[in-house]
Amino acid sequence: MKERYKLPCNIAQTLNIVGDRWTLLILHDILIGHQTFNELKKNLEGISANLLSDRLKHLEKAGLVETEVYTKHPPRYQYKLTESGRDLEPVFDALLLWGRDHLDHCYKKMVHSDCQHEVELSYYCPSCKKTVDKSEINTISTVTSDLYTR
Amino acid sequence: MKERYKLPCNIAQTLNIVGDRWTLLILHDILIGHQTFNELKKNLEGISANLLSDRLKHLEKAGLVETEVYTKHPPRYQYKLTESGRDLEPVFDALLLWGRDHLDHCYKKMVHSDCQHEVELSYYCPSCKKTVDKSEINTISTVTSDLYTR
DNA sequence: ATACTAAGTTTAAAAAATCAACTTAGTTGT
DNA sequence: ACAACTAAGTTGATTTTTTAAACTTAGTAT
Repeated sequence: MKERYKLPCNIAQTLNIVGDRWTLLILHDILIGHQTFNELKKNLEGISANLLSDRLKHLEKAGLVETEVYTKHPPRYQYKLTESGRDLEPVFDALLLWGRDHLDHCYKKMVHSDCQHEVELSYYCPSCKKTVDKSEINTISTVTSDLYTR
Repeated sequence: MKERYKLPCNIAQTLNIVGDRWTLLILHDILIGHQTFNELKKNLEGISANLLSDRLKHLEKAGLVETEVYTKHPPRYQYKLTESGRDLEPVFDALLLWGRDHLDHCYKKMVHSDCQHEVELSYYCPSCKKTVDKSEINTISTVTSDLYTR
């Protein structure tokens, strides 16, 4: 896959890696435990084999997925997320929670196991060791020379 | 746009609304203040006019974007996010932070304005009024009849 | 009256995704 | 030993999306 978006923007560049059709769903399905090719194909109803194959190769190259032999004879592989793949979890959760709040039909929700109340996403400052409100956060450019960096 | 993914999954259904190419970038660009058609077109380098037009129509139908007249004579409109559009902010932030941690070149970061340290995403239980670790969260199906709901 | 701008639309071409059939290597049942 | 089966893809044709470039329309500025 070539670089689709050329924007100097974390979001655009991240979407160059995980923004293609089916890609996030494949990663999420691996995360929740579907690990072989046919298991993924079966669970991602509607995906075609060649697309799944292409995506897995691309994601392996990009370092988000790795393959592991789980039986020799016959040689069989399973797909697993690398650490950077697993680090997409907040992305999945943010999408899941948006769906919980705004879809006509919600399939899943996330609750605090202690009290069974629904949780939200928030921001945390590891230095101050506390939750901070979005209004206390500055989103700043790391590129000093470029005023238009996003 | 027809429903692309048929999976009973919040993430898939959310991506049916915002997962098309350019869509999240358009929403993000509106969020950060680019509001007219040409402003969006200029800032989303590489997008074609017809695609931007199609996406804006679709997002308006889906209730994430609304238009507002800002001058009559000549009639000029600006695009704004609705509340459900603004609620995508955690999605943008999760993507931004993944990029901060994993892209070769990071353009942006988020810092706590008090201490200038980088913030992270975390989970918050509004009932217990505290941050909860992911390990204390259950992701549960809201569809009692379907064991395979995601 | 002519040029310019905003906000698109139209059409053709290129790229990506879907669909269905085929391949290959190993395994199991008879 | 041979046929049927399974996992994990690959190949090629068709359809859908996206891109690219030119065109439109209404109002403004010179």
